[in-house]
Amino acid sequence: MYLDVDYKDNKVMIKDIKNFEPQHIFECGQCFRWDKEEDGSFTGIAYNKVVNVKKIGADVVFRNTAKEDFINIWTKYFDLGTDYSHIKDRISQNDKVMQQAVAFGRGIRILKQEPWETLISFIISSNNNIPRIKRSIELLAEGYGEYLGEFYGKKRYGFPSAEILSNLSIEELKACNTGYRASYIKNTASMVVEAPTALEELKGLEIEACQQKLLGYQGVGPKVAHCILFFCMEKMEAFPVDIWVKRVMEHLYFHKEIPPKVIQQFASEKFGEYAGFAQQYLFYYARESAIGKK
DNA sequence: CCCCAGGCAGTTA
DNA sequence: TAACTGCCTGGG
Repeated sequence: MYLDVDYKDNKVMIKDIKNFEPQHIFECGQCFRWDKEEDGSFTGIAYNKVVNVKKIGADVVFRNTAKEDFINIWTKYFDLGTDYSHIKDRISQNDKVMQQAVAFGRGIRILKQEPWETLISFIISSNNNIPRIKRSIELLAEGYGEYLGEFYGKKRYGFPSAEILSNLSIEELKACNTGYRASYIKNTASMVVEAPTALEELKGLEIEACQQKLLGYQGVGPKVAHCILFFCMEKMEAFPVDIWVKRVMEHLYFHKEIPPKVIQQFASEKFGEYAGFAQQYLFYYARESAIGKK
């Protein structure tokens, strides 16, 4: 993928970028630490760094970052080496439903997120809604994450380490609005502290083995495991079936109720190595247009 | 007031 | 292994 990148002082611009719409990327449900600013840009935190993204015409500007970090961190994080036109063509071949979903979320990119933060974030996501998930994670970061300075008039904090979370009491975790998931967070944090490299090493496993390991962390079931596989373990064939994807696929493909496992099997056969991308376009399309919502 | 939200763990049969 | 049930909590 050729990119026309221009590095300036603490600012990076990519000219005439394809398949990159901040709104789609940050509001398609994959991430919880990106927020819209009043000027329409988005500020996010990853790798204990604060970065701001704004689309200006056909160009995209990354602020608060310079060449070194951009090359070492953000190029991969924003998946800039992947050809999304190719992916979209493949999954929407002979599929009118997917053509619509892809047109709707045309600027989606799957962020390559950090395993530890993703693990905890998606444990928090279970039986929860997005504003509450974001609020919980924010409270954890404000209370126990590294202070990263002020940006856009707001104090910013990194995501707290496994060591720190494992040492919190259940009460302290519950004070971050995590509810009954507090014990899952504490247990999982302790497991990660016990075997610090185990989580990162899961990337090297095949998807089934990787999933089995993830299910070993408390609070991780089939759906959460697939989110983790897709968002930070580079298993792009993963296909999380949540309530929205279940609804939209029943509504648009099956026209009747179907068990999640059957939906997953169907998606795996239909979309193969790109199943996760298909899921993300469908999820965003379904949520934003409330498709299948009774 | 009830219902639901990007499910999971624990218990039964 | 499938079916059930309880669960923090805030908004509709």
